Amino acid sequence: MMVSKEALFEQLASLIASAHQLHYEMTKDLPMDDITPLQYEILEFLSVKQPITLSQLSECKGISMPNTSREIKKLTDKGLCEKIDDAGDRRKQYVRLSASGEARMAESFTHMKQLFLQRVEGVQDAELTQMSEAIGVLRATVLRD
Amino acid sequence: MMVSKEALFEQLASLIASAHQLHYEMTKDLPMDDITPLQYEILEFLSVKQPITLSQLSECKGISMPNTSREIKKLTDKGLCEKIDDAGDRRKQYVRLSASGEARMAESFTHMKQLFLQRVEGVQDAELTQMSEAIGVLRATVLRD
DNA sequence: ATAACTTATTATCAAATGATAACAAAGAAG
DNA sequence: CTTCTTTGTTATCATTTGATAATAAGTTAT
Repeated sequence: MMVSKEALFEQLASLIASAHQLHYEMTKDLPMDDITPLQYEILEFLSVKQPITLSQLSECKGISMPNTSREIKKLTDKGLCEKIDDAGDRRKQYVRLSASGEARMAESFTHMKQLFLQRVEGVQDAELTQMSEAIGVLRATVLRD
Repeated sequence: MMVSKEALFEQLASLIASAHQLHYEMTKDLPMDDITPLQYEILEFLSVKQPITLSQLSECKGISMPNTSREIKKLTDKGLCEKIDDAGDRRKQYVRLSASGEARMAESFTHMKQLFLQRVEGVQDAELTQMSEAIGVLRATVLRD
């Protein structure tokens, strides 16, 4: 089979839309009492890329430095993340989830996993393997970091 | 190969994160002069699911009806989308992109496609085919609508 | 018919987020 | 040493977004 890059882009755009929708559906019922949507986004980002400096976080998420600083301060005040001084460069501060931040995100992921398990209930092993391999392929190609 | 559903969930979570990041990187340089982030999100959604009633849009995107109505009004005023009365039920109004809304989104997708093409420059046909099949598998399984 | 429900609108207020300026401390470069 | 750059903070204001109440018109059920 021959695949044009144009057609592949259409597929990818569609995949991204579906992934976004799935994420929305898996997270919409989460508590979220104590934190704002942006703060949750930051926590989710930290749970994937950690530790990270404030500048890097600002750059990766497209949030200005002053606003990044403000939000991280709020999250730190809430005990959900913590700052670590860089040993070599005393200007830099790394941010990571605190123990309770990790716990908090673990809850989120558990909730999402429940919904995921419902969705793949009764799916055969062969198909699961196929899905796993498909994700592997994508992460190795377009979605590599 | 045997894949546990737990492991597959981890992979999926990682895929969603990567897809989100890729989408961010492909869209961050877009003009966005005339519309707000939320309005862009709505336009992107419409370009995938169209036409749709205000209620459905409200439900799908998790935006309250009053706020959905307000944002659609703004987009309509800007000439980017239009409402169509439902023939059967005179309460309902369908929303779809206008011609200039379609044009606007076509520009966005063209920009994204440029970045995508850079990313897959020099990738072999065999690998493109593999990617295409992988996306097909995912859309047929977890990411089906 | 009328009561209950659905769909959409307008108005209003509160909260979250974005943008900018001014500042300070540390490091890098000349 | 002093100049320039990087990293982060605080303060402030504007804009965007969320939440709620009140309303109106159309549909459905009783």
